[in-house]
Amino acid sequence: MADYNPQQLDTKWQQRWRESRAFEVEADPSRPKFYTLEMFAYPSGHAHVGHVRNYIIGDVVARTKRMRGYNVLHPFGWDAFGLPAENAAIKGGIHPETSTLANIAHMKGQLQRLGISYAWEREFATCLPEYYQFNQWIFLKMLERDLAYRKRSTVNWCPSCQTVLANEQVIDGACWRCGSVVIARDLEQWFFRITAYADELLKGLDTLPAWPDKVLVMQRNWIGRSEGARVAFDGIEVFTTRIDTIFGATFVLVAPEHPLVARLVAESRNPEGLRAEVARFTAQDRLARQSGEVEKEGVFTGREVTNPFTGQPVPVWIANFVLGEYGTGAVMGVPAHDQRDFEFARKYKLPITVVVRPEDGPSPEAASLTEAAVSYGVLVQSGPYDGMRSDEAKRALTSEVEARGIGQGSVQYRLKDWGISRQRYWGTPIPVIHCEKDGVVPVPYEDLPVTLPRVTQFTGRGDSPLAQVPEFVNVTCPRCGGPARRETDTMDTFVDSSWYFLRFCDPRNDRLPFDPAKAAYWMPVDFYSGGVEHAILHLLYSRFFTRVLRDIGLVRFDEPFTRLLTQGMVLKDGAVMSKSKGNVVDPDEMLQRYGADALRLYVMFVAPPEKEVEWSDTGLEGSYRFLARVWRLVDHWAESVRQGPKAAPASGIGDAERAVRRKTHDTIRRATVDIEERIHLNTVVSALMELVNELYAYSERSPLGAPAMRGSDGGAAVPQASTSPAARFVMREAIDALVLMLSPFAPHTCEELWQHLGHPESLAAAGWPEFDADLARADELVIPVQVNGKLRGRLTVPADISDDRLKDLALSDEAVQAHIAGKAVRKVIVAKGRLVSVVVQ
RNA sequence: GCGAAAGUGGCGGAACUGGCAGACGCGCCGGACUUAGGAUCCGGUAGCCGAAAGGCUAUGGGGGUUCAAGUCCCCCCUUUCGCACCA
Repeated sequence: MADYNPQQLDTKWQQRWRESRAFEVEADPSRPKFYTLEMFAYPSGHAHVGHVRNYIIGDVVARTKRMRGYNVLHPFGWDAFGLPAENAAIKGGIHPETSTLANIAHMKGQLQRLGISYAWEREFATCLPEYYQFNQWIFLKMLERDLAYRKRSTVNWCPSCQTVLANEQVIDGACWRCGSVVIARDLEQWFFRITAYADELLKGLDTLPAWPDKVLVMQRNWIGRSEGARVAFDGIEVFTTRIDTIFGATFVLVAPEHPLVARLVAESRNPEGLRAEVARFTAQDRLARQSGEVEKEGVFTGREVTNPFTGQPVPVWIANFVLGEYGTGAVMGVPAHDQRDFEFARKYKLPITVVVRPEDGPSPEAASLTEAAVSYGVLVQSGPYDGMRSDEAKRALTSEVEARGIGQGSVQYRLKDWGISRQRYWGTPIPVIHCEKDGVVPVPYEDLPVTLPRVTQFTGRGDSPLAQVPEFVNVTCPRCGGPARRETDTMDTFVDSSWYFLRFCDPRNDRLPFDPAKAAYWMPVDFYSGGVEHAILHLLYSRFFTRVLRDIGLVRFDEPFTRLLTQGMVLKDGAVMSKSKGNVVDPDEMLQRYGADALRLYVMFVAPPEKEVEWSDTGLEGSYRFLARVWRLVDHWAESVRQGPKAAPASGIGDAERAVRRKTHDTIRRATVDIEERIHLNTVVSALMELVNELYAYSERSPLGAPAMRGSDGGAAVPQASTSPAARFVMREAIDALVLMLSPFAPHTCEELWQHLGHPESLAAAGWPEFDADLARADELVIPVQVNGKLRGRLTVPADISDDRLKDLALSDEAVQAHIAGKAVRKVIVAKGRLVSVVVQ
C-alpha cells in the first residue's frame, strides 16, 4: 500500500459517504434510536478550531453509536438571524441574506472537509421562511393561550441615531456607533410568559441527572425561587422573606418605578423636588447596570403608614435600590436584620429596633450594632411572638396575616417574563396587525408566513427598519377590512433556537413545525453538546418551549435534552480565539498540513471535552505521527492477517499471543466505557496508543519484525509466509479491533485501512468490537506489598491465588522480610487482587 | 459579597467504587539505521541522596480519619466561571 496520504483519503471517503447517503436516516420504530446534537451555529463566516471541537465530540459519539447498532440522528443547521449580519449591512452595504447564505456555504464546506457525519439532507437555516413561519405559528398559539402578551417596557435609545440599541451595543452607557449617551425609552413590547412555568422549570431540573451540576445550579439561581409573604402596610403591599422580623419594621421603601409613586409625589408637600429626585434615581438605575456600585439613596415622601403588628406609624421613602419589577416593588425596612436597611437607616437616622436575638445569647443593643444581624434566632420585642424561633414565627405570622386579611404567604421568582420584541430587521416578523378599530389582531394562520421584505437600504437610523417599508406596514385588518398597520418589530433570535432540535425530526414539513409522530420517535435529544455560554438562556428557553409545545399537544415529554455536555474552549496564546485578537486557528490550514483525521484525533486527545485547552501545533503533529504509525502497522500485517484463520487455532497460542489478546480485550472494555458512559474521549485515544505500542513490541519479536522503516529505500521486503497461524489470528483480532475503535476519531484513515484488511463492508456496518471478559483477565498478577503503608515489594502470583497463600508469600518475601525482621506483625490486610498491607509493631 | 468548579513532572493530562501517583502524548536526552536526516525504530526522563542496590520527599498549604488518602472530613490560600442590592 502507498504511504500515508491523508488529504487524498479525506476527499475519497467524503465523496463515498455523500454518494451512499451514509448518514441519512429515517424514523424506524423497529430500531433503537439515538439523537445526538451539537448546538447549531451562528454563520459568522469562518469556523475556527474552537467551534470545530464541539462538532468532533458529537461526531465521535454519533459514529460510535452507529457502530453499536443505533439508528442515529445527527443533524446540523444554522442559527442564521441576528445582529452581526445587520450591522455588517449597515457598515458594508451587503444585504444580510446575501452575507448569511455565503457564510453558511463556506462553513458547511469546512465541516464537510472535517468529515463530520451529519445528515445534511436535514439541514436548514432559521432565516428562511420555511423555518421562521413556524416561529410565527408557535407565536400565534402562544397568543391564543395568553402566553404571549404586550406591555410597555424600557429599551435603550440613542437620541442621535434615532434608534433602539441592543444591550451589547451600549458601551459604558453610550452608543457604540456615535458615542451619544443612551437614554431609556418606553415602548410597547411583546413578552412570553415563561414565569407561568417557573415552578415546573425549577422542579424539572431534578429530573436531569446527566446535566452538569454547574448548569443545574445556574438555572436554579436564575429562576430564583424564594418563599415569603405579602403584607399590606395600609395601602402599600410589601414582599418579605423575613416576616419573623416584622415587629422591627420601622419604615417602608418603594421603588422609583412603583405605580404609587406618582400619587405619593403629587400629594407631597414638595412635588417638584420629589419628582426630580425620582427622575434622578430612574436614570441612575440604568447606568448602575454597567458601572456596578451605586450609593444607596432615598427620599422621604412625607407619608406614613401603619405597621400592622406594632400599630406604630412608619415613614414611606422612595429608595433607589428597591427593584420595581421584583415582588411588589415595595419592601419593609428592618434595619436591625437586613444589611441594606441597616445602611439606609444609619444614613437617614431612622430608628433601629432589634427583634431577633441569637438562640444562645442576649439580644444585641441596637445602638452598638455595626452591621445587621441577619441570622435566624429567637424573637424578642415582638408582642405575643416573643420567645418563638424564627422558623416557627414565619409560619405563625403568615397565618395571622392571612386570618386578618392583610396578606398571604407568597412565592416569588427572580425569573422575569421573556421580552422578545426587537426593533431590528434581521429576525422573524411578529405576526400581528394593529387596527385602530379592532386593536391587536393576529395574522390568520392561512396568511403565514409573514415574509421579511427585501429592504435594500440599511442606514441604522430610525425606528424598526421594517417601519420604513410602506408595502409591508400598510395592510387591511383581517377582522374589519379597514386600514391597519403591521407590527414592525421582529423576534429575539433566541426564539429560533428554542425549538430547532424538534424541527430536525421533520425538517421539510410545510403544515406543522414537525410531525408529532416523528418527534415522538427521535426525541428527546440523547446527547447534546455546546458551550457553557448557553447554560442559562438557550437551555432554559428550550425547556420552556418544550413544555408549551407539550401543552399544545405536539410532544409528550417535558425535557428536551437528556444528557448535556458543556465543552471547553480552545485557547490560543492564553486567550479565547477571536477575529479581533487575530489568534484564530483555521481548521483548513491544519487539514492541508495533516489531514482531517490528525486534527480530529488531536482535539479529542488533548484534554477531556469539558476542559478548556491551549492549542498546540506540536501536539497536532504527534497525532499525525500516531496515525502514520497505525498505518504502517496495519500495512505491515495486512497480508498475513488477510490470510490468517478467523477462529482461534487449537495450538500455537503462547504467552505472547495471550498477552496480545488480553491487551486487545482490555482496550475494548476501556474504550467502550470511556466513550459511552464517561465521555472521556482523551483516555480512549491513549488506550488505543497503548495497544499500538504493544502491537509494535509483539511485532518486533515476531518473524515479521517491526514495521519497516519507510525511507527513501521503501523498507525491506517482508516474509509474510513465515508468520504462524496463531500470530496471524491474534494480530487479526487486535488490528481489526484497533481500526474499528479508532474509526470514530479518524474515520477516513480507518475506512481505508478496513478495506485494505479485506473487509468489503463499511465501518458502520462492521459494528463495534465485542468484549470478552475471559480473554481480558490476566492469569498472573503483580501484587504490591506495603509495610506500614510504604511499598516494599512486589509479588508475581497466579490470578486465582487464595488470600491466605498470598499473605504467606508476602510475609516470606525477601524485600518484605528486610523490613519486618525482628518486629511483631500486628495485622496483615489483603485487598483482593490488589495489594497486601503489613502492619508491624 | 453569594454560588459553583478546579489546583498533580518542563508542558497537556492519567489514576473506574480509598489500594503500586505520574498511564498516554508533547518536549528533552541517548542509541540504532543512515551520505545525511527535523523521517523511522528502540530506550531513558518527578525531585533529592547514592557508583549501584536502594532510600527519602512529593498531587496548592495546614490539620484529621484509615493498615492505606490525589481521592473522604475540617480550616486556609490561589485561579477560573456564574449571579451580582431579588428584601
